[in-house]
Formats: sequence, structure tokens, C-alpha cells
Amino acid sequence: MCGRFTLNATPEQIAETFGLSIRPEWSPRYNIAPTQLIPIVRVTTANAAREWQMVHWGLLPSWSRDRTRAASLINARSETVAEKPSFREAFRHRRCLIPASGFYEWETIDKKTKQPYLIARGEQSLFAFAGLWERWISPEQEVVETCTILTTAADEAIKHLHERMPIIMEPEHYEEWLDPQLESMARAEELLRPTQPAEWKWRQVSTAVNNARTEGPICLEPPRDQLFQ
DNA sequence: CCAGACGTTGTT
DNA sequence: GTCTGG
DNA sequence: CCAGACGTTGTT
DNA sequence: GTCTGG
Repeated sequence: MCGRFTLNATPEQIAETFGLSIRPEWSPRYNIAPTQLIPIVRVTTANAAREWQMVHWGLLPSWSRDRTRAASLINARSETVAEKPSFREAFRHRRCLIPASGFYEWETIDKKTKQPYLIARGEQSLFAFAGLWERWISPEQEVVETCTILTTAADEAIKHLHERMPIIMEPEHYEEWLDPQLESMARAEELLRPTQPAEWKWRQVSTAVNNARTEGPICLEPPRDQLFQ
């Protein structure tokens, strides 16, 4: 799955990589947790420019009564996303890219012990998760936008760490994935099946780092020895 | 018909 | 909002 | 995903 | 042990 991730990139890098004319407001972060605000890249209407938007991580279906269960929808299985009531409308009309520079997976050592790993691309230090976004109107008419990260079976290279992983959307597929006019859902599902396994690098990280409280100074500076070279 | 769920992961 | 279970 | 709470009453 | 909030 993908329950924490990093986005150690500047607004300039994000804008450059995803073809945004307006730079997102962002400071590099290495421990992004569910419910927090993150930048997504999307196209909201036909022929509109790509835009970024800060949305909460954890999708709230438009018919939700309250926002209490958003944090449980931080991931959506790509195998079933087209049919699930919570995701299918977003899959049809509200696909997005979620910029990331790495993600964490926890290897289960035994019942009580988990070892976190930081996983990143071998090349392409800034990449994108395939995601969906949604818009929820609260009883008080407050607009709340949220997103979820699509998952799939783990690649050969990292499945010894964990069974599932987020889907990485390759740059050559950004445009089609984001197209709100894309009529063929079969095509959308095809975009979720990579033709080539990606190159990965990973390293153990300390529990202390990953347990760092996410409130307070929300932009934690990554310790030098926690980064890839 | 109404009431209640609608999700993922991991673990048993 | 829409589907499932009773 | 992890961390932290997990309860009531009345009073400030 | 399980749920909620970040």
C-alpha cells in the first residue's frame, strides 16, 4: 500500500516536471501522513490547463455524511476502482497525479515488529502516483477536496518488502490519464498496468524518523543520512 | 419497502 | 448517490 | 501509515 | 484490543 510518502521537491521542480504555469506552494517534506494537505495535479474541464490544488489525503465520497472516515480511503485498489461505489465516479471523471519523491513501506518482521523502508525510483527522483480526487460539501456548505492513491501488486524488486505498492504514472501517460474527456474506462485501466517494471532503490529507515510527530513543524528537514545519494 | 453500507491493509 | 441484505 | 486515546459529571 | 485524528 502507501501510507506515508515523501515529496522532497521545490515548487520550481514540481512545476517543471508536471508542466504547471503556476508554482505550487510547497516546502520539501519527507513524512507526509494521511489527512494532510498535499498538492495534486489535475485538469478539471475539457481543454483546461493543468493546475495544482492542495487537497486532503484520504478520499471522501461526495455522498459522505461526515468526514470521519476519510482517512480510511487513503488508497484504492486499481483492480476494483472502476466498480467500487466510493471511487467509480472519481475514476470516471476526476483522475489526478500526486507528485512524490519516495514512499514508505513497512516490512512485517513479526507480530510486534515492523521495519520501515524508504523506496524511491532508481532514476527520476520526482515522479507521480496515479490518484483520484473528489469534492465533498459539508453540511455547513464548506467545500472539502480530497484524494486517494491507487495501489497494485508490488513489483518483483520490492515485493519481498511488501505485497502492495502505489501505482506510478509514467510521464508519457500524464496527458491521457488527466484528460477529463477520456471516454474509455478500459483505456484508463490500461494506463494503470505498466508495461515495464520500474527500477527501484530502497533503504531501511529508523523507526524514530518515521514515528516523528506530523503536527507542529509540519515541514521536517530530512536528516542527511536518511536520504539517498 | 427501509436500513445500512459504501474501503484498504494486514493478520487470524 | 446507489447497492445489498433483511 | 503511526500515535494516542479509550470516560463522566460539573464547574471554570 | 480497537478506534480516531493527523
